Amino acid sequence: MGHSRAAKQDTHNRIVDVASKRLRQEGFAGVGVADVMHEAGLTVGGFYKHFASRDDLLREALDAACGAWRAQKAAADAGGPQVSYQLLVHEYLSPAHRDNPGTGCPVAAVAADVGRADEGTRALFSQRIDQNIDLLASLIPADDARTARAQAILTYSALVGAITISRVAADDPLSREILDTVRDLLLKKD
Amino acid sequence: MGHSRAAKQDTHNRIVDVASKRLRQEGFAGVGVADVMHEAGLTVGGFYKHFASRDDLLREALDAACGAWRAQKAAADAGGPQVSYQLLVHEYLSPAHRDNPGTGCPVAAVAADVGRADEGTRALFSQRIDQNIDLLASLIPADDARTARAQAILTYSALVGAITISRVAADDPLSREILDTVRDLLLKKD
DNA sequence: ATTATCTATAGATCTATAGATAATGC
DNA sequence: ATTATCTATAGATCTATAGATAATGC
Repeated sequence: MGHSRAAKQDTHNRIVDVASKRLRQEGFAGVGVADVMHEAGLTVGGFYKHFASRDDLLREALDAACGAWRAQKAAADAGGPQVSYQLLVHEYLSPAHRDNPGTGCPVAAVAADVGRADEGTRALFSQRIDQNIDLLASLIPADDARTARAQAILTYSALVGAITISRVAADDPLSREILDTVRDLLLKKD
Repeated sequence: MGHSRAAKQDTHNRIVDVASKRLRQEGFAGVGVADVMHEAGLTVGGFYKHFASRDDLLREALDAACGAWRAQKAAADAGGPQVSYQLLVHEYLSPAHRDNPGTGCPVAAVAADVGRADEGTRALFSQRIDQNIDLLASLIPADDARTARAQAILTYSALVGAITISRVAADDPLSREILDTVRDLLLKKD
């Protein structure tokens, strides 16, 4: 009960963060208004003072998930430790990333769901994917920009496909084989 | 009204086929018991004489989707026109496949959903994926079996990732760029 | 006075079940 | 007599809204 001044923004961010995590853990269908509010320490009623609809929350949560991934790289790329192609591929295809989708790449987690979403959501997500490909291309040494971009597109596709499949295989040794094999081929060949 | 002898099996297959298509078009969450029965020309009530539960239908529909894809290749591989690595990659990364998920590869359509399913469903789907990798490996010319399998894993990951992302991008030119680029790199290099 | 959040609930949707209906097969 | 399918509905779940409550800010 009770409320506060502009601490509403904190509450708003907390709701979006919870939804962003659940979105990647459970998919679009796993994001229930009541569940998200409860996990954020709130009750259902207040939800619609923050969002016009459940779809509105999904859009914000999806964008937040994309932003978090890019910010993580932008920060490391700016002041923090240098991001390298090797490090990025290594971390993306790690068991840690496979086992923690809630804080991982949203493309791997919900791309299929987004493919079925409205055009606005798809357009937003397409931009994020394009930006990620650009980022990858900038890390790849190549004769010209066109070759780097082509290689980035192949790498990005392989990363997303490999971790998606490795999550299905879960406890099966196949899961680790996929991660290790794709990592080795992406790092040792080109 | 009405019924029949072992025409029940026809009805059963029809329900599974509809579910198998909707599964790939709309994801797990898009498969409603009433919707599927209606699309099969039936009503809700009869459903539970065919399946113990909605989950039971999902398992059968998923397996049917996997079987259809393999049968398509086994048939072509046996009597029909020879399946080649080139043809397979070309068709998998075609706009036709991108735009018709309902009759396409179930891995690209619902792998993320399966990753969140119960262990039995995941184990079944893992086997299908392993079989598909074996099939791909058998089509790849390589010095030894180990190299062929590794290359098959990379190719399979890239195929699944590329078509998943291309479905998000939809009308954007990026969609076609991804399909064409990954196809060219998979076919011209290795 | 305003407003952020809460309690309570309406309305829609979905899975699953109960009982009726009508065609098959002994 | 059996059974495949249908109509009808119970019970659960989920989005969204209405009205109450209590803390902020003029």
